[in-house]
Amino acid sequence: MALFLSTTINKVDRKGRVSVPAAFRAVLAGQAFHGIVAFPSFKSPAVQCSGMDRMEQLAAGVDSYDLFSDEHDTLTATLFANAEQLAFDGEGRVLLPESLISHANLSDQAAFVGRGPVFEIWNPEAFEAYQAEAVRQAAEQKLTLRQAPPGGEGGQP
Amino acid sequence: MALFLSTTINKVDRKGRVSVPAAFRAVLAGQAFHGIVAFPSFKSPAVQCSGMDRMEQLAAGVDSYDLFSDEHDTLTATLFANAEQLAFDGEGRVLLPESLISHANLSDQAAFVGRGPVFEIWNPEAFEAYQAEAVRQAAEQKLTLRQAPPGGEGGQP
DNA sequence: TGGGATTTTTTGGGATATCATGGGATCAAA
DNA sequence: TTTGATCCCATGATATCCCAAAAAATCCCA
Repeated sequence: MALFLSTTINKVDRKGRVSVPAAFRAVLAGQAFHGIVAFPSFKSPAVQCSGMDRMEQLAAGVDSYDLFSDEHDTLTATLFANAEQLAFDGEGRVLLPESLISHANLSDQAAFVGRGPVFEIWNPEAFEAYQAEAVRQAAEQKLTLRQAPPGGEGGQP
Repeated sequence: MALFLSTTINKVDRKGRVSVPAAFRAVLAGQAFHGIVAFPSFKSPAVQCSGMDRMEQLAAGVDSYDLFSDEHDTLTATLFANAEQLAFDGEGRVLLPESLISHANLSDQAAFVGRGPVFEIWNPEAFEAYQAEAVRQAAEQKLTLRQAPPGGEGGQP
């Protein structure tokens, strides 16, 4: 298992803690750091998360981030500066810092959204709106979808 | 064997479990993840399914997009966010989550429909109607093809 | 070729484990 | 001391495991 999939909504308790879905924790299992790395998304009111390993990849510039080679430094600078390392408690919860809560507009519920190699934490209503628009676009861009998968015989609806 | 073929109808028990047809399970045998990946079809009231390997292929394709592109967002938001990883129990059953049940309008029976590299789960009646219409359209097209063709013997599948 | 016997599937449900959540107690820093 | 974070345990809810019967497909040998 290597991908973050599906969306689950969990409660933020009065201490500010949220359970990271067990399925997501399973993806992270086996990593040295028992927790997640979280930083404000550049494009959305959401918190972007992954394991420590991915952060290290970004640091090395392996990802498509290096397509932006001239901006690479700026990107990683803001990225690392705003990233938070959130450890799991005994029950697999993390404590969200104020900065991330306000960036994602979180109150008493948090949507954990799988996005493949990473996942995001959203305000549930905000994500619902965002996703509705994404689905609409996907339906429109059917052509692009068919081109995307390598080896995919177009079975993509 | 590598393709999902034929259609079988299985029962959804009161716990929400369904047996994945043994023939389909055989296609998936040998994969690292013992189960299926399922997500709502964009175009039909059906659940589209495949093995984890296929999802990873899609992920690889998506990764080739620039991380900040809108295509990337749309794809991950629709594909990964709605995908569910469903593990087999000891008897080869999966537990269908509420979101998929409602998308496909499933109640106490589920039709497993082979579609080559993927398969779909339908409400049996809905699928029957859909298929009747597909057959009708195919027949109609064949007719047009025979009438229209400059040179082609209508080898259009 | 037939039809009973055997093996694989599918289905059902009780027992068990896991997960999300809440809150008290403990600890550390200010 | 006061505040906030961490640890620890308790509790429903839910999913998973495990065993057993029903149903279906397959085999087999006369």
